[in-house]
Amino acid sequence: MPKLALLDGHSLAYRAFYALPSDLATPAGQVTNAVYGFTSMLIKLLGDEGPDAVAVAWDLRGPTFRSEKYGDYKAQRESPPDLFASQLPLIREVLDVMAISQLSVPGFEADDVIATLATQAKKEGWETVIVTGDRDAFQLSEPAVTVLYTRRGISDTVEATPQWIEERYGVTPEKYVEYAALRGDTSDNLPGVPGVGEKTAAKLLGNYGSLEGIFDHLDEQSPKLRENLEASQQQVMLNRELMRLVTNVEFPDVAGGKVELDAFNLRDWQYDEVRRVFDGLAFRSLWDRLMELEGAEAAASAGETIDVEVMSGEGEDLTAAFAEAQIAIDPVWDGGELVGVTFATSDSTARFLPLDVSASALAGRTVVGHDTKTLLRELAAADLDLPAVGFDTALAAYLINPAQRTPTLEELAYKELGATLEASDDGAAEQIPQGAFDFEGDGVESGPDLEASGRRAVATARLLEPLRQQLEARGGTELMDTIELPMVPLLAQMEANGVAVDRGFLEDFGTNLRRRLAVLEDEIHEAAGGPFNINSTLQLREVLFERLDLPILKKTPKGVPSTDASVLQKLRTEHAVVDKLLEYRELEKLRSTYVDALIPLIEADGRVRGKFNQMAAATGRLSQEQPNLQNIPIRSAEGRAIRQAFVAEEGNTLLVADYSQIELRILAHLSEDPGLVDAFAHDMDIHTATAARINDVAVADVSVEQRRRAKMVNFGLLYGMEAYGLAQRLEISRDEAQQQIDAYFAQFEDVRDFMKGIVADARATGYTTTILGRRRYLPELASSNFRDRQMGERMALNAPIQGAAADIIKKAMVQLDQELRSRKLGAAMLLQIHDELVLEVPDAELDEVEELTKSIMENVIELIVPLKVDTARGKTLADTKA
DNA sequence: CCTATCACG
DNA sequence: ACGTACGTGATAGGC
Repeated sequence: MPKLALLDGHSLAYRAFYALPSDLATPAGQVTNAVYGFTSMLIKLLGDEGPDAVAVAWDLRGPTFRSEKYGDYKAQRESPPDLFASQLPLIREVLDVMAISQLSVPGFEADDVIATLATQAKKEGWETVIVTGDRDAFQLSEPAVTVLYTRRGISDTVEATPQWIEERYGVTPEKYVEYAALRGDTSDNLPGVPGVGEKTAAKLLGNYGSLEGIFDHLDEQSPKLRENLEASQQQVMLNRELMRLVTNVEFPDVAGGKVELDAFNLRDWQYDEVRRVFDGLAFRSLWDRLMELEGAEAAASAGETIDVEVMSGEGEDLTAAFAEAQIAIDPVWDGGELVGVTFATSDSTARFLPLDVSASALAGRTVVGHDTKTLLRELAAADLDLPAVGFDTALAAYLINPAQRTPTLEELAYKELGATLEASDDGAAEQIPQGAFDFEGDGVESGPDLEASGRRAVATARLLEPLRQQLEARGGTELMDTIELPMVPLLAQMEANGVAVDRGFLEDFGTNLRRRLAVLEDEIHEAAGGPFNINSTLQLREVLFERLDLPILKKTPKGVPSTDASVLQKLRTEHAVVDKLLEYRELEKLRSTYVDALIPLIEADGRVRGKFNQMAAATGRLSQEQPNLQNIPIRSAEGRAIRQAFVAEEGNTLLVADYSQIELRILAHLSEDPGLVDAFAHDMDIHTATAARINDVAVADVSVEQRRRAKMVNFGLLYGMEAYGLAQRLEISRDEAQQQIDAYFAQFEDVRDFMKGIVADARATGYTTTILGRRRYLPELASSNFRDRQMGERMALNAPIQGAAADIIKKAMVQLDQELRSRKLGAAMLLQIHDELVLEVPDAELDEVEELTKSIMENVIELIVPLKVDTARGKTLADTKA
């Protein structure tokens, strides 16, 4: 269904004008707060809603049918301040260059134009979004017509769905006009019934259905109300007439008076035109947002280009050229294969070296690049010596703001340098002999775009200083130099290492799963009274809640009944099919994700090689993909069996070393709470110790249930839990959950104070910081939306703890890597699973490596509580549980 | 491409 | 009145 967005120009501009400070101005002194706010909202709308067509409706000066009928209509309104009026032409200019249609019809208001178009759109099968700060539009709300109402300012919008309107005002959208007629509207100078406010208006309409109904039953009202209603009857009827939006406005400029909605379709606009207007308004950040919306490709066609000359460095003595300590590089790929590296040797020249030559040029050197791990992984796979990484522009952008999607080099170049990586169309490019390098060895002039690579290398070199400065300003230099950069070659090596997989085991396991799944499937179909796709939540929902009539215990965010495991767990006693469903789900997950998806990823040498993402998690953690081996099942016995498939190669053993309760230990360190610190100092079971304290019993007397609850409280703490959440998870009442939390904080007062402090600090500074200086910015804390703000507070609680744990294990990995190398040990790190390392160790080295790993991990940082690491060995991952 | 679900720490 | 524990990635279904 195509989507149409309709904006009420004046209403939104006005909101923006009053919401934003009037010192927002161009260097020339033109105030731009309304233009800025309006444009910002427009860009947000384009991004959030992705409309196919957009139109902006404007009120016109002069009489409307409303002022003709009622001389006092909007009569009290003062003319808008000059500062506002002077910005309207600018808004129109912005819309013009963005090729967005603008409409106005003499005698009607923008609302009427919008109502007309929304009505037409509905008839023609469009979905419509109306954006306005005027509540009159609520009467248009229905399933296919969403009203985005800006409550305060410009960013705090609410989707005024029919349901929301009914909940908020107590009347349906159809009745909204009559409701408003009773209540009156001061901004339009339409008086309502004295003594009738929102509540009474809604109640009257609820009781009598319409204004006519109300005035037919005046005798049922109290004397006072009756008198007021009687006196206002004429006004109220007039109000209704004036407030009802016109849905059949004729457009005088259009033949037949009716517009084609397709005429509002978004069109390509001229980048340089838009850029000129945005620059004139000093809208740098809005331009960036617009570019982000349009994608990097679009960004590349604006701004300055980087001219570069690429030469072959082959046979040259490059010592002089490489005299700089760090060389900016860009890998050159051809059909997915690394064929060489381009080195930036000045601000406008680059040299290309084919792989065999560049490999030796890189060895022992320190390189600088954008996302250098990709290149290093390739070198590691070829068993070449890896260069050190002196700086990485992608990594820098991540540390500067870990919450953002990591920018591409194109985006960074544009943002930081105002430059694009597109070829310039004047001369320079032409001089470079494309395909001058003989890749095929047969003189065929074809191959990768070396000039493009040269531009990337040069752009990277130019980005160094600005990004270094930004990183330094945010206190991230040390974290970068001592942890993140040394991690790059290590992760590249780990990716190249991969993990050995027992394909035969997986295939047998899969066969077994399929057999059991087939049986379960038949049984489930039988119990359900017919076949259906069990993997379809839609179909399963129908079976469970309609055919079998089981109670609905929970709904998904979209409001439909949930069938997730927590629901099924509670429905087990209701119907025999539920147990089978639970088992089916478990086995099906194993089959699809951990057997069938994994087998094709096994490479010729029997290993799978996932990719670590160093720039994905906002907290500083690593993630892994294709495959993600950080979520191999372990909690259930059935799932844990999969771990037998991950094995050590002949003559080696897998070594697992995991931090015990690292996040709670970090909480103990940060809060300095004597209760927590003491428990860890004595190496107690932390959940039992917590339970003993909050229940005021001896450690030996803690019951299983008490420990279970204390464990949930301990974990919940790290996440900013509330009573509701704890109650859900423990399946106890909210009150009981609240008691647990109260009892905890009564015992661990410093934890409570720490948590309060961390949120207050984050609110004051806008970010959180880990022990090792990793920052996470939390704009959510300043949101005008309550829900977002609460989310921000929970993130503020969790980020310094989860982030510190991430810092600590990364630091340990770097140290361990160095030590393994300097001792020339053959042990190889394979996986990092947040608080755990997996190594593949030659049997002869096992004792030494186990000792070394444990010692480095435990001593990598000094906290006020000890860090504890448990280790285990096994021939398969399934055997490595101590 | 989004949603629901579920695997992990 | 609202929503409700942090951080990830993968699969399947369905528009």
